[in-house]
Amino acid sequence: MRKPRVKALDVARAADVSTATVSLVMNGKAEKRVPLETRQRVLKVAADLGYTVDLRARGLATGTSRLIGFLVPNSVGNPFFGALHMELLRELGSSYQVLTVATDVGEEVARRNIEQLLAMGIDALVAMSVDSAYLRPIQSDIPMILIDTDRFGPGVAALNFAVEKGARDLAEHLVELGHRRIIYVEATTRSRTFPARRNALFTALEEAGVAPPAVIETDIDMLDAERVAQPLLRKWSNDGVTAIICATDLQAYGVLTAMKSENISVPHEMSIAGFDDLPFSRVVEPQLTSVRLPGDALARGAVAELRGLLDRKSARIASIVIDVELQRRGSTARARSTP
Amino acid sequence: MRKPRVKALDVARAADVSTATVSLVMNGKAEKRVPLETRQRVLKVAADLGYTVDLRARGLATGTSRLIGFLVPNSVGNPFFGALHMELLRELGSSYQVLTVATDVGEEVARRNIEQLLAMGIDALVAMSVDSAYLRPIQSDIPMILIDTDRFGPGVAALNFAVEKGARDLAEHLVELGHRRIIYVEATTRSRTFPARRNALFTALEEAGVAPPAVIETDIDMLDAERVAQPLLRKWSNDGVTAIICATDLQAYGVLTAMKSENISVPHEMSIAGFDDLPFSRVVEPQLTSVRLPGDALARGAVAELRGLLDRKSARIASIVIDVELQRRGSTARARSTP
DNA sequence: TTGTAGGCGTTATCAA
DNA sequence: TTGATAACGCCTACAA
Repeated sequence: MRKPRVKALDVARAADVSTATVSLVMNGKAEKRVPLETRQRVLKVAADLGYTVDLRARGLATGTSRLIGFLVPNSVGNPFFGALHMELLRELGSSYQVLTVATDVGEEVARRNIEQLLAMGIDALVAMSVDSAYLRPIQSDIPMILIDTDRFGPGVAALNFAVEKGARDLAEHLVELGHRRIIYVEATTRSRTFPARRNALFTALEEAGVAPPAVIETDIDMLDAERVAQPLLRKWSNDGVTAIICATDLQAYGVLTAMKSENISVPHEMSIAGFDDLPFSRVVEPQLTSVRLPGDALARGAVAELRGLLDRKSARIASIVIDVELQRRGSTARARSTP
Repeated sequence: MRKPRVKALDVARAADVSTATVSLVMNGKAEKRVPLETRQRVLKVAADLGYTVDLRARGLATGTSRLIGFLVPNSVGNPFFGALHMELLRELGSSYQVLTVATDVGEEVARRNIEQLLAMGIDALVAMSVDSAYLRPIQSDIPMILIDTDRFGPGVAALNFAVEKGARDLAEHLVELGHRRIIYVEATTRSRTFPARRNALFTALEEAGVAPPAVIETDIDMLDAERVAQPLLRKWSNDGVTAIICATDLQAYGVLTAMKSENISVPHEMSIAGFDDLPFSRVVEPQLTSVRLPGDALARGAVAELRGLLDRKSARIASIVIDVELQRRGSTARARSTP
């Protein structure tokens, strides 16, 4: 029972011109071709009738869609997703629309979702934390912006935080403070950044002669981290563990909460540190030492890259690494002496 | 230089059938019409050629788009946006896609953005914290789900938190604790919920014989709230203010941080409370008294409503209010005696 | 059981 | 300067 949209033909009839003229006028391509008087008449009639161009039909006819596909993993807790999404929406504004698809990781689903995006005729694809294995086989040469994903091929831009550097800095920081027994709280989420964080950290520790940390895994979620860590903390402390490193700040907040309820004093009995440096890291007590990943820089970079690929359609070689910086705060201090 | 997509005609030729058959098979409508052997041949050829249906063309032909428009204000800091977005994406899965548009508030932009959405042929519209003045004139009878927006007309569902009740509970809580001089930290964001929170709160206070709080305004952002509140806190305390109520928890965290740097002890010198009850409210010290707004319930409700309107196209009368609950915690206590 | 052909709303190419 | 008309790729009566 849907009201029939008013279409170009309706306007054409009412204005006593052809649809071709309507099209010209509506697209501002009538400057030197249609006399002012006619143009104004068409515009007036269009406004009166409430005519707007059907974007699907236009897309079909022009082969372009003014649509950007935005592919994100179906996992909560990525603190940069929001910032990037907003930046995309804000920056592209009314020139492009953003079609977001959250995909489950997994051969089947990921492939289907990507195909749907392509079938909508997207002009470019922005993908975040999606395994490049799913992206690589794409049979389309639209521009792609990859975030937290390995770059491949031309026409593809990749942006990543320099988490390896951050991890090394963090390792050195803790080693300097005398920490030798460390626990690593890994994230269950599968995305490029977490192995990168961990490997760089472990390598740096190893080079400093520190044994690789024991690893536990939790969701990127305060409550889950709290739940998982709580029953282990006392034992760790007794075993001489003096520091906990979390893959994300969110997990660190959870562990911190657990430490309080276990009466483990931070940083005296144990130090704790994280990655991301969310705003809350300056609010929790003690303030959290964390590797700052500047999300706004990432978002701006991604959008700039997208714009570049969209405008000049040339393939650019772009693999952008965004610098990070360790924020040393009260949650890390000299290790207590242990047996 | 875009590769030409393979289309139904290509498949038809390669499989030695007509495009009609291809269409039937690809849409699973060939069960009883096309013999198994032919069906399998078509599917195989389609797979080999990498054929996928062009969604724009299908949309044009069928008058449907399998696209849900998602309209949100261009302001950061809405803690429920993410949850709702994810719930939409997850729940609708591959049956619908979500087209998100962040709109600036303001006649012009809002109208254009909405028109773009409609011009894409969306099958339904989900709008969050958008002024109903922009929605009301929409010349389309697609289903609409309104969140934090006034309901109007049939075919429209509205979901709101019972913030008024929460505000009353909070007011009573503070009055019982003896607070008489209160500051209200309002949010700059224009959306239905904030006047609702404030009005209900002020009304309840007034009924209890408490003078209306003085009001300051900040962005929904920790740092901004901290920055704005900091220089005022000492004076407030001297003036006998014993409690601060914030429109959102995020602002409360900022104010709390400022209180610490001003050496104002919470809750002894001043109490503080917020709305939302984000997870962090149990992490900050002292834990924050807050009106819990269950975002997941909102999201699930919205999606359920959407499903309902999408399936049976009948207009439903739906104005759903989601219950809220005051969480009393350590940040509020009996008011100190003041001159 | 399968194919033909008209239509969805635009744009773009030619003629006029 | 304007108007027919053929794409664009698909779906779906209606025929065969």
